[in-house]
Amino acid sequence: MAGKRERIAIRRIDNLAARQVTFSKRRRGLFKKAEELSILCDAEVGLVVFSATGKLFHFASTSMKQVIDRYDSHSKNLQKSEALSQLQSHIDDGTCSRLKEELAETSLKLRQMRGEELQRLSVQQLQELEKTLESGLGSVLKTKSQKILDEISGLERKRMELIEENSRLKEQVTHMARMETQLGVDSEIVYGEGQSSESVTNTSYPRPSTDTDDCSDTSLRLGLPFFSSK
Amino acid sequence: MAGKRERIAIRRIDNLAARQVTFSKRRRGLFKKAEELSILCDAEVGLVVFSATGKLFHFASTSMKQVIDRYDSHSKNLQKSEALSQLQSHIDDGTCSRLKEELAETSLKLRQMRGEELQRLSVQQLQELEKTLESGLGSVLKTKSQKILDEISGLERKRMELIEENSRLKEQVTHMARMETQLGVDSEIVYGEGQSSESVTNTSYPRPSTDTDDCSDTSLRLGLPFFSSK
DNA sequence: AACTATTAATAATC
DNA sequence: TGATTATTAATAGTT
Repeated sequence: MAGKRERIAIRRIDNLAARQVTFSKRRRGLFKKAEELSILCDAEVGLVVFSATGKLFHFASTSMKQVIDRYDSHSKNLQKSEALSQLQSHIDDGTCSRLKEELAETSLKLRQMRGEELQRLSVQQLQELEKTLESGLGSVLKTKSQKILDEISGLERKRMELIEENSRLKEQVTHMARMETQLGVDSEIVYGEGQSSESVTNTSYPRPSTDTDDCSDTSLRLGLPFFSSK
Repeated sequence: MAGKRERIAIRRIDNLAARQVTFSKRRRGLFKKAEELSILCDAEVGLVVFSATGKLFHFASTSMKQVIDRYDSHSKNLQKSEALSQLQSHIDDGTCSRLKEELAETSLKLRQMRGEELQRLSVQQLQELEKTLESGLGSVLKTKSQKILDEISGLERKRMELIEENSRLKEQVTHMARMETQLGVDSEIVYGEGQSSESVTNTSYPRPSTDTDDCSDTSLRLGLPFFSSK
């Protein structure tokens, strides 16, 4: 049997392996909740976590830069900033050109990631680029798989809910029909028994037409197998 | 009875009051979990939340400044641009704003190519990213292979040239030696017959030490097979 | 805000 | 690592 869980005290976990496992699990949970909060409540959230080994994990509902900027402007240490601005304004002519350089550099890197302008790179640099691309591709596949799985389980859940609701409705309809028969009421209202029954038993392709369709594009791109490597 | 709870969908809560209540509850939960993670797992955690009404909430296991600094220094390639952007956001006179936006956009794309910040992308977008990455990876592999082949054939060509040159030199030496013998010249000059001969026949590992060594790092990274797919 | 019926997270275990 | 499951913790809806 697994999972005879007991509550743990909130203090540093001494065992290294246990600490790392807990870190992975709780980190995932924390990031999930951070994202949920941002979506549910329309909040701007930024979360940065460094593991004990120094590895960085981060999430931002908008962008980390935006969150940090907004935080800075809120936390009112504008004194330093203003001083800095004044300093900067003297060399302001240079800032735009530096920005341009930065943009040029970044977009060159992006183009190279896309497979363009590779000729001037050394074999060594190409090798590094290859590694980066492979790792990026791995992350993308992982994320995509997770999203697809989430969509599937969401649909499955909705399906089950609809089945339950249909059962309830069917019972209700049957009950009401019986009442009428007993009372000898000759109603013009048609309860559509056949239709209802069909809805209940047809569990193959639930179409929750009343829902805002937020899972509309699940069907298209399931061609790739889920990643199996790290 | 209270609390007939049902699972809610993760999308913006429309009802304002409900959204605010949920924000309070979940925010508390999130901050609690952030603190627990930092304590249990010895992690450095920074969390910033802005409510929809603009109110700031924050938590840091050490200090927010420290977390942000560490974050900036960690996101290596972004370090420069983010720091720059941060500085410039204080001066914001609007002149470089278009440029800044562009840089932000470009570097986000770059980060996403590297497998970061994928959570907010749709499955469709992830699929496109995946295609781009695969195509980029293909180009990189192709270019790398070509470069390696070029290096190999370049070396082969140099080797052949050296062999030819050695042959010519050997003939010349032999010829001159014969001339001397015929003329009965008793020269003090030693033509090093043995040494020369050795150079000619040793074709296994040409070492063109006189050449500017532009192929110095060929030997290291031939581990990967050439791609076979498109 | 307080109260619970539920769901979600996760500690222990394999 | 991942999966499983017995528990505890979080929280949605209600009062």
